[in-house]
Amino acid sequence: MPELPEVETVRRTLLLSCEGQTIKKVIIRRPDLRWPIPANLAKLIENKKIIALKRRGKYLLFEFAHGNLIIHLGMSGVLKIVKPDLPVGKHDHFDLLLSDICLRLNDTRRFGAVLWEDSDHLHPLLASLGPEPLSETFNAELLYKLSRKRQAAIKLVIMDSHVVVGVGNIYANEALFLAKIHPEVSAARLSQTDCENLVSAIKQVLARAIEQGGTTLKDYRDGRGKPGYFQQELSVYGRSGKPCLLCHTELQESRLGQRTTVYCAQCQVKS
DNA sequence: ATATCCACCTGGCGGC
DNA sequence: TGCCGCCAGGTGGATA
Repeated sequence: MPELPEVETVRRTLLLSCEGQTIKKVIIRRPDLRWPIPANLAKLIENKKIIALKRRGKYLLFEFAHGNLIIHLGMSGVLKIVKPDLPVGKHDHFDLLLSDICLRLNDTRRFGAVLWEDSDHLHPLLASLGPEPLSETFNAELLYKLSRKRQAAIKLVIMDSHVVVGVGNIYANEALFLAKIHPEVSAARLSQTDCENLVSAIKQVLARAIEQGGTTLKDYRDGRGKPGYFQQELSVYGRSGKPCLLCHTELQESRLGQRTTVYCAQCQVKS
């Protein structure tokens, strides 16, 4: 479900309720998410204060003085504020009880994760991540340099978290359309101008999606249970067979890395 | 290192 | 109505 704009929206909607608050209780109902929820998590964070709520790629980081609680929402995770006495529903796997509210993680498919990292070293999952797409360190020069040795399709390369974090299937499709680059072009064949356009498109799409509170196709909700609105602005994702918004040619669909890929064969060129 | 394919899991949808 | 196959906002890990 959630790509960077959705995770960032969740973070923003939880911020005021979390920062400076103390964890009163940790409830683990199902520890078997993608990785087991650490059994000693309650001992680690109960009665400890959340200093800040941050984000790295698609990971939410609850910062404590001695380390970070890491939450990844996988494909179907929803983390939202509920009243502490709200009856537990199906797939409600994990709760963080604060003084007045409860942060409840619901994850149908259990591809998400709840992990811990001590403050003295990065969690292995975070250690080799590429730059944040909205930061200065993600720029055309970097993408051009990294792409030289990649024969793979450019769409796969921008979805590779070692290249840049946070770009999932929706926004990869959208950014390539915006940059007018065919998703199947070998990354190594991109020109410097292509890289400039693509980096700019990625930043633009993600920033706009954050403004709209993310994309709700089905079950994405922010920290207060509200859906996003960016789905109304999707140009290609989910529009296979429909006319291109620029040239009215029928949008094409293919598979890349087992992910549905939609593009305009007219507007998005291979070289 | 890079590329490919699989796995994890649940639920919804279309087709027969 | 029921069953079956396919699809879905992710991504680590095994393999060659």
